[in-house]
Amino acid sequence: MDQAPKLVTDLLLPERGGGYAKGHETRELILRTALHLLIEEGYRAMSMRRVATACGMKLGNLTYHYPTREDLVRELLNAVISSYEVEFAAIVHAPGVPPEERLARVCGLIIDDIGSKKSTRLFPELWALANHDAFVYERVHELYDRARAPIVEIVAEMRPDLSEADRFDLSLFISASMEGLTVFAGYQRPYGERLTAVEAIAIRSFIDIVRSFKGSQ
Amino acid sequence: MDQAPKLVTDLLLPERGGGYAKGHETRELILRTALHLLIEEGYRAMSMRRVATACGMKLGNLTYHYPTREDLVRELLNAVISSYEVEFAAIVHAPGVPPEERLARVCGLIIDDIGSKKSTRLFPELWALANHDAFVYERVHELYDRARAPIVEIVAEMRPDLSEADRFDLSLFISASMEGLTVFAGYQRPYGERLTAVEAIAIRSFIDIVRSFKGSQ
DNA sequence: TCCTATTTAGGACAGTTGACAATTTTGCTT
DNA sequence: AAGCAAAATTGTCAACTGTCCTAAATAGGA
Repeated sequence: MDQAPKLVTDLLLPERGGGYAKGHETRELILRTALHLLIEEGYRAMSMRRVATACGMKLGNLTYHYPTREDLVRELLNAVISSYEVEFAAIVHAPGVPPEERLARVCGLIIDDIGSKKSTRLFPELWALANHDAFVYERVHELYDRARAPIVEIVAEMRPDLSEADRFDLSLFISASMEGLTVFAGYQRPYGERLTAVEAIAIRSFIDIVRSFKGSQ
Repeated sequence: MDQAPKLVTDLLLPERGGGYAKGHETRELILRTALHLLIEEGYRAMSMRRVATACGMKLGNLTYHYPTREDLVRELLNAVISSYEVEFAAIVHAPGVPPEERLARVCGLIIDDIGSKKSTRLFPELWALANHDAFVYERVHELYDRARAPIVEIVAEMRPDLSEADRFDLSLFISASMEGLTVFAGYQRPYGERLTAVEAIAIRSFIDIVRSFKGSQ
């Protein structure tokens, strides 16, 4: 009752040949519970024991499926990020729609997602983790590269006259601008109720700068 | 050798009447060491024992100055944030300079700071902490409110015709845009070398949107 | 000088953590 | 129904955490 409609499937976990169906269900429960704990109480609370207890299972069983905490974190990250990637892959195509409109739609989707509890809570945790964990760093920025790809494409369509570097910098600015809203206007952030208004400003601003930007040469 | 010129004094700790100068020095050493640990190895590494060891002192001495870990965290946050606030307070005034130029200068300073190792590493940690710690949340957003104040002022000067809400939303977009760069173009982030180029795009974009924005009515 | 702040040197406490091993129970297939 | 692999249980391990404590030594400032 406190959440906008889900934009992204929460988890997408890999098939693992050979096991029972029960095992797959258990692993899904584990990752879902771990994610819930991460979002609700932060990374520290996502200990092996708390995850196991919250799952209603014994610690030994958790370490049976995920022998180390690092395994759990890696699999969780893979599952979370895969679900985002599936989402972004679906956005790209909308034939016949002018690029400005497509840019507005893509940005609208991303900003709406930023306003969700899951994204508002999850990504700052990931940014902090990425500071000191190479695997998280790599995986997170891989995700952002994919999320930025549609923007790069649209910018290229709008400004074929620009160099690739200029187009990339524009896209980088656009995606960074949106992510920055997480901290201020995300779910239950101090100016969360301004998100819609700021979204309009952002999209207008993005279209303007792409249209009017004079190349760096 | 890997750091841009320091933009902000690292720490600003409160005077404590009655004590010796030695005690003050020790507390400064403690907070400085704790901050270093936080930046270099993250929040988990900032344990009482590790801070004490890194300071070359005994645990008992650390708990003498900061009885609980919460005390240490609070004082550290206060000291770090105070130093930023002092910095921002100095930026505001530049009489005779047109508002566009002042906006460009303020944003330039903020974005330069975002490119520093300290800010790139520290703020994502704080954002994550703020997710589940009311004190950190309050203190961090208090800082951002102060950092945004000069922007709000300049926007008001440029667009006195707009409503206060519109001006605030514009300022919010501007500050959020800049903070978002932390993740992508901060120190040792994947596109850190693009920060200067993106800074130019950002500033141009900010001036454009403030100039051209049509009120929400 | 004398009082107080600071520091060292220990230790102890209860609690948590990740990891592992031995064991039992369960579920699927033949 | 049997048998084997998967799944789950139980118990233990060393290491770490924050907090608290005492006793003694040292140093600063009035």
